[in-house]
Amino acid sequence: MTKIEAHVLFSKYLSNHISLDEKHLQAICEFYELKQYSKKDIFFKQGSIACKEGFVLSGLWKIFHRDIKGAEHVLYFAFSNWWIGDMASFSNQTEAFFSAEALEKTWVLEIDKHKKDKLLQDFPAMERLFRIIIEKHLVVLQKRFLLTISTQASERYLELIQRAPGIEQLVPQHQIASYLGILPESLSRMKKNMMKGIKN
Amino acid sequence: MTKIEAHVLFSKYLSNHISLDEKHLQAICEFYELKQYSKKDIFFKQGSIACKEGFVLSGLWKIFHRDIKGAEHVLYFAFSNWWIGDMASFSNQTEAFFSAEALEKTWVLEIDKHKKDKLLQDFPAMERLFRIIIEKHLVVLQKRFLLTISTQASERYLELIQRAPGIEQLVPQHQIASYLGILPESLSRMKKNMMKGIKN
DNA sequence: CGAAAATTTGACATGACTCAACTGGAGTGG
DNA sequence: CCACTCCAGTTGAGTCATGTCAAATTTTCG
Repeated sequence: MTKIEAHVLFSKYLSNHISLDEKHLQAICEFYELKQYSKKDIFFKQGSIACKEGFVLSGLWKIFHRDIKGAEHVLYFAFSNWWIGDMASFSNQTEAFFSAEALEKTWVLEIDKHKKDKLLQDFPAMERLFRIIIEKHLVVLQKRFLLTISTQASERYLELIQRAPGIEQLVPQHQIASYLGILPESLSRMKKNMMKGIKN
Repeated sequence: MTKIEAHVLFSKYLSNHISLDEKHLQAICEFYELKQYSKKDIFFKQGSIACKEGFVLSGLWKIFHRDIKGAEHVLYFAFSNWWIGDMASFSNQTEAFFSAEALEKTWVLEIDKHKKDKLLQDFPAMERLFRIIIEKHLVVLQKRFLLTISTQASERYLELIQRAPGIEQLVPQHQIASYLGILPESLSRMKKNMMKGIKN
């Protein structure tokens, strides 16, 4: 992917949220650095300080937390047009609660803390953009949380494969289980039971 | 509560997040209207459009969603210095997914959509403030979500009463159960079991 | 006081976890 | 090309947490 292509994608995304003229778009893009990552690369790591945040152009990331017992819990999968970051860590330069790991080859536009501060300073309109983006993230998580406490895993599974078709081909099943908040064994059994229901 | 007292509390809160001079603080406060609500009053209602959002000065609210079966699911309790709002509904003037109901007499500084737009226009610095506030909300919810999918109800219960001591006196137990994502019967039994553990 | 709501309890069903064993495929090195 | 390992996925048996439904009890509040 070329820098030009990346900027086109990013500009398109930005324009969906706030109106900016071509010149501003270009200037904003310049704050971001285009980078490619390979499968298993880490973008930020739980326990360290997240010094950058990124916008996914292509590929796929998982954002997860590892608990005391060593179990992984997937907060979300970041497809293209989503952000990868640990906000608390990035904003306050504190220890990250989450890690981000690439699940396949992926292109990212990234920015470090220092440049982001500069970006917000130079383009106050970006404050508005990020407010809107974070609002969107929060709304999505609120609904996901509600779904999680109000339904059982099978419903959440159906919701997921409907909302993100093809995810089963991209993400190993044990990570989907983690996203759903259950164990791999449980997901395996659940799928078998659902099959039984369909056949009859 | 007088308008002056309310503005002092709100100004204190604002100053914790961004630096503003006395004059600006005063101007911002003027956008908000001080109102008192009684127990069971509704601030916004699921299915309607949330035309306002509020900052809680005193008292307590619950923000909840009622599912298709009629069961209530508490998203969060809003104590003083928290916000009550359905962001998706307020920002995009769409149907609210949540309702907000007062659990006791409460004072609120509230603002309607039109005034909020004006506020952000007149004081672009507020964009930054709201970005920071929403970030905080999101971080809190991310951790709560993680806790919910990674632990059982008894751990979440202990976490809650430790983080919000006295909540048991303020909120009926079945609503605490709803917040924890379990049924009232389960919480009742759980507490009994925990007592057994402590006695021996 | 009396009605309504909240809480507790009982008996039972079920979803999800635990631990262990097994299967099957994807590499890897001889 | 085979033997080997590693990892994901499946399966089984048993347990535990939580849900379900119904009834009894306590508390709240008009």
